[in-house]
Amino acid sequence: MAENNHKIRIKDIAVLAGVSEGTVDRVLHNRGDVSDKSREAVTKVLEEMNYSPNLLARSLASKKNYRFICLFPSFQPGEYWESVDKGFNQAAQEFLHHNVHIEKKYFNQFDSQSFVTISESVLNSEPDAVFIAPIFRNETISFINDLNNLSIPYSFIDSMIENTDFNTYYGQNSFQSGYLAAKILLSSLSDGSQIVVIRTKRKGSVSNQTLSRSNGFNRFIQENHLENKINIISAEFNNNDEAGNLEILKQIFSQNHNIMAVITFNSKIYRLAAHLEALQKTNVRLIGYDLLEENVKCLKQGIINCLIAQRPDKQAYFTVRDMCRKLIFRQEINRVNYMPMDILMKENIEDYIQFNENI
Amino acid sequence: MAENNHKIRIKDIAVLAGVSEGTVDRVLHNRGDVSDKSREAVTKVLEEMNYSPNLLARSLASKKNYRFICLFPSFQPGEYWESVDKGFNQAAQEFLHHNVHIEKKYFNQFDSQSFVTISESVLNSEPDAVFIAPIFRNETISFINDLNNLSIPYSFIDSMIENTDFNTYYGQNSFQSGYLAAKILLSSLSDGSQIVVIRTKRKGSVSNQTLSRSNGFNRFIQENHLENKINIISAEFNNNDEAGNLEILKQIFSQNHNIMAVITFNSKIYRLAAHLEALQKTNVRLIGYDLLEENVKCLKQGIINCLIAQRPDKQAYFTVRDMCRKLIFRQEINRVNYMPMDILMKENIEDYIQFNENI
DNA sequence: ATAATTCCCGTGTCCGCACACGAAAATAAA
DNA sequence: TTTATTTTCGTGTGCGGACACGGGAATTAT
Repeated sequence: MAENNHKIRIKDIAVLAGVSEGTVDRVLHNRGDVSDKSREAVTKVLEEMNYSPNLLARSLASKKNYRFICLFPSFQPGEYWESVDKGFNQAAQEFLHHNVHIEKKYFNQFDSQSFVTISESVLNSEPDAVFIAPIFRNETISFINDLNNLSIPYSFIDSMIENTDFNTYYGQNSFQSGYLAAKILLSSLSDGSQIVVIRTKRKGSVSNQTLSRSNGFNRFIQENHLENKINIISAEFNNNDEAGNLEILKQIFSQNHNIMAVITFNSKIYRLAAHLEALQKTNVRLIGYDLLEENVKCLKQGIINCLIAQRPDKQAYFTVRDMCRKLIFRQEINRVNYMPMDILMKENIEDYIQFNENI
Repeated sequence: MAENNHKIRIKDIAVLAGVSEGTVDRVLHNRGDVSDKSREAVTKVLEEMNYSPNLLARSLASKKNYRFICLFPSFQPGEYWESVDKGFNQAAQEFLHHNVHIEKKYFNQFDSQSFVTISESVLNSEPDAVFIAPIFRNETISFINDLNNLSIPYSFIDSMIENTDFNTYYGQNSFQSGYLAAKILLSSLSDGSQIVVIRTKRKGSVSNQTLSRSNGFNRFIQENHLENKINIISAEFNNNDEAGNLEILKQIFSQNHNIMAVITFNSKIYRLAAHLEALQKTNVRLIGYDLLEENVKCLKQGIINCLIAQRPDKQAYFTVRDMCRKLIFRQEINRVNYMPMDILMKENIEDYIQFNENI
């Protein structure tokens, strides 16, 4: 491990291989106009010396500029996508000196047309790479077809579309995160408990994310043969009618008397928390996803017992970093990257958040 | 947020302030040989332009070299400190092009004299900074006194000594991590359960880390008035006599018949796991600390139920990074940094590890 | 054989900054 | 005033590499 690569420069390689610096340069950048003989000689020396170029110097000298466009849902303060936004900002700052310029474009996650419109404008501006949150499957597929035609690389964030030629994917293994939620919730409940599972109707398509989580949750129950020991009560919420939702919950609690836990698979568990408080059912176990500000607040208060997080800011950051690694630094990268499922409770949320803010 | 700092160069600042580039340089590096008038003019322009130097170019041009020495316990493969070592290696690679050279010095964590010997040799080599795992309190205090006299900055890793002039501290809040373990363990146990708490005699001093964890564990029990609901069985292991330890456990299990969980506060829970397997008591809940390879193996097998981790590699990495920020980049840093307490179970260990390896 | 292409590769400039060197200006000592 | 000393400041060179440029050799077309 004790290499001293940093001492070897292009100049030295050129001497050792018996060619000019320009030739070494061409080989390093895999350009065509090098004779096979020269290329071979240089490659050999390169390997013998274990040469690694100084990436700082490289970016400094390069006149090439990169424009990356991020395409993801707009958001209100405190919502999930705000963290993603933050991660992109961080990356923007860090890679600025490598001549990378990051532009963010927001679409309305409840309106596929907004995605189409914006994606077209992205195409016209001919960026060097695009990062996409593929909320709308069909529209995204159409978009990446266009990107392919223009040879513009792209990456997925948050969720992915299989069998496409994406550069990287960063996101949570949704199925597994549902499975995990079940494990956490059910291993601390006694037989005969009742559990309320809430699903929320979303205008337009159903979110794949929440669906997968739900499937994972159910799988755990199957695998552990809990169907007869635990009673699942399913209910459906309406995204825009909190009063109605409260009423639904009220009904459920009046008709069932051994409800020990409530769970929902989207990120807005704090709404449920508020309702349970209104109904004075705060001793019910509550588990949810993602560190929205409101969620964290409830977690600290003890109303929510557990949150499962997925480091959305890192997803964004690494997406950018990996595209730089590919386009600029020509390094190997992992295509599919599942994020850790962080389990946060009242007792470990504080250090977690503080650490994240300091990075 | 739409600054275009990167376009402004020293040259421009010089013109705007009506001084030479050299003068701007002197102001930027806070050197003495600048007249008050010039300094003021440059500072003003600097602020107006919101100038930020190109750190890449700075490191490239700088002839200054930095030697950082890391002083921490030697280790066998798979042990805790291996991760720390890995983090230092990663930092070494990343900051190599900033002219930072990292040397690692290992001492015997069971022999304070080895620490003294090595720390003296460190002093003689006059490094630019030192990172210390302060296993031996008194010896470390003596050492940092010498460092102070030589104006060599130092940082703590893993644990810290209060009221000293360290640059940063990265480590876990041990007390809280014990508290957390109690929460996880006890909230899923029914009244009347018995719990075995193992302490391991260490040659020489008691580890502060494990002591704090134990205190945190007990605090949880107090605060939740569980003294009468849960029965704690304390036992002491011997670090080098696994056969004897097994015997101790055997005794305990033969004398108590409602043992639901076993816990220990050092990182070697896998030993316990092995013993429990030998005793065919695998349905006992088992919770431990740190992602030693053996621990992870048991976690995946389901013998260990939960591990609490603290990202030791990041501790090392950030320790180096922050020293660079201070000495080279002249940036602000946080002094005390508690690591997140990551809760790992069979269901989320896989993604966690894979993600970490890819960073 | 001559012109037109294509392929190969050496040179020079620049990127943004640090730092050594020494000149010039200011001040102090003689 | 002259000389010695200190303070202030401008210039030049180099860090390691990217890329444009263009001259010459090799290949192909005419």
